[in-house]
Amino acid sequence: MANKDNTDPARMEKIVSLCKRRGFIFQSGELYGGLNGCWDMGPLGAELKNNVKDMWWRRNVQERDDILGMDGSILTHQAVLTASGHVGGFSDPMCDCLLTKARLRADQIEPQSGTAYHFTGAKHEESGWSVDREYSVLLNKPNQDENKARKTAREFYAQFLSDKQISPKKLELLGESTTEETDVTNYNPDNGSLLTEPREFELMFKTTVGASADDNDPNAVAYLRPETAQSIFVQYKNVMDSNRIKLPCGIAQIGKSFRNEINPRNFTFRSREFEQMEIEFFCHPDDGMRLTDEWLETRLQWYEEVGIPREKLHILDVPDGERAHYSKKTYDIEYEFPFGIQELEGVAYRTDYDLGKHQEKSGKKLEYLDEETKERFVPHVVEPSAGCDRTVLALICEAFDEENLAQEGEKPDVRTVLHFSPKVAPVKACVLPLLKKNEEQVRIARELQKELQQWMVAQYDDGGAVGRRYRRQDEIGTPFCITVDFETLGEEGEDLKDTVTIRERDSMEQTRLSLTEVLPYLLKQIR
RNA sequence: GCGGGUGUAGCUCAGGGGUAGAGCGCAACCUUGCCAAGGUUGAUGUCGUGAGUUCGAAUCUCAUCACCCGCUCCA
Repeated sequence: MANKDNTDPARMEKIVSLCKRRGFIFQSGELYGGLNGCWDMGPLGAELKNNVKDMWWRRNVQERDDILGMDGSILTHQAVLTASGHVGGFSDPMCDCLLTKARLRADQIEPQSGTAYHFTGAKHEESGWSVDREYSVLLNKPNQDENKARKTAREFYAQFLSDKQISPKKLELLGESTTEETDVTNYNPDNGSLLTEPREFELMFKTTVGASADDNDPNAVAYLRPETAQSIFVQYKNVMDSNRIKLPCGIAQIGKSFRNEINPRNFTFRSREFEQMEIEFFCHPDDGMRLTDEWLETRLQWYEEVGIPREKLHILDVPDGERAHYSKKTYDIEYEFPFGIQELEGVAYRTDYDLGKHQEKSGKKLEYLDEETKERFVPHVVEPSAGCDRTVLALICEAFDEENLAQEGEKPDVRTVLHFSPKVAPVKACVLPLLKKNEEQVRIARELQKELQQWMVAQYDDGGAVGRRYRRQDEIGTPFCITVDFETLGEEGEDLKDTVTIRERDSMEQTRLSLTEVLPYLLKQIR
């Protein structure tokens, strides 16, 4: 593993390029120029992602008695998201600086006091162009200087004159007045420039339901869910009522969520459409903090199992003030991506905030009765919420490697290899006849592939030299290559008849197995 | 959203107002008894998209889309 150097600035580009070249991940709508923040899984990406989801579902749902699965709709009743606070509450109003175009969160602007200089417009002396628009500059005590305000105003008006050559100095301000302002938040603290009115930014995708639906009918408005969690909370009672299950217990869901991210970045890391793997684990209020810690550990073990070493995972104990308002405790599980340490999963203790809100807004009781203690309460919830696409990206980044196999003094021989765990690798095995011209080898190889395909993704390849075929499989992370050779045919003695070599991707070492042992050998390693 | 950069074959990139290029990859055949880069032949491009300038635009101009870097944002 020669080049796991995360500091290589070209590393991410190589990964993106490999993903496209070998069919892991394509840009959505590429044929038409691409759709910002959306990505398609190619054949290998789809396998890899399915394997990740399968590992998660098996460990968290099928192998546990205390968690049930569900699969909620993506289109979401707007009342659900009003109750949860997603409608209205979370789209922060933003202001733009009229001068620098900087975007500021309206609620984070420090209130200021000072003298406001108001301008009604400006005219260019030479060309006669005029800009009829009001503008103001606020200067606080130590900086109060009329000329400074004029200078800022000239810069502002100069933006609207089509000829960029025009110096702002030749602008004539049409009218001025001043007022004293106290504790105002509509000026940019950095330069005193007036800001735009605060504007709501809709971070959810809105749509309408019904054949003749129109935007003005509030009943027709629906949203693409911004998280899978809400459908779990909303169905909590139905799930509990239809299953004999007691607290502490959870509901798990894998599915797509949608957020109109202002700025999608870093390949698939921040996308507008993404898949989540979420558990809402319900419990007595006394157990919330303890279970949060337990879930953190459970989840860390899962990441290790799918192939991310513990030392590449960072735990961020999100401090007071940075957590979501409803959360009493949040751990972020982060991974060292080539572009920085970034979040894979949040394990959040959400208290009874969600069920409490839905109980309040729907008017339906969402309490739990403990039969033993006769205690009645709204369950608290611990939420391990994992990003599926982020996990897939982390697995690819972690697996990607360029090894130099050349001895000292030789020309470099670079082997590109994806060191996926056999559990998540998109292709588990490839069967190769040593010589494609040998009909018997081809027949046996094809038969073996057919047998393996009943259980796993297994390819067949007879193109070119066998070494090249091994390298091709390395590049897509196939952990095992099985070669049918002359020994298999019995040409090297009866002992070796019906045996094949199995070549392990990471060590490149080969061992010999009888044909009947191949399937059980592989099955043991891929689950 | 702002600023900077990039966009030419599947990938990496060169070129440049007048016939579209290389390496790798891919396909076919030959060769090949176990770790790429052997031989022969071949296919593939709206030069990101749209307008403008021009006799002529892949090349110049503008707009737009996408990606990358920095800032901003991330319930």
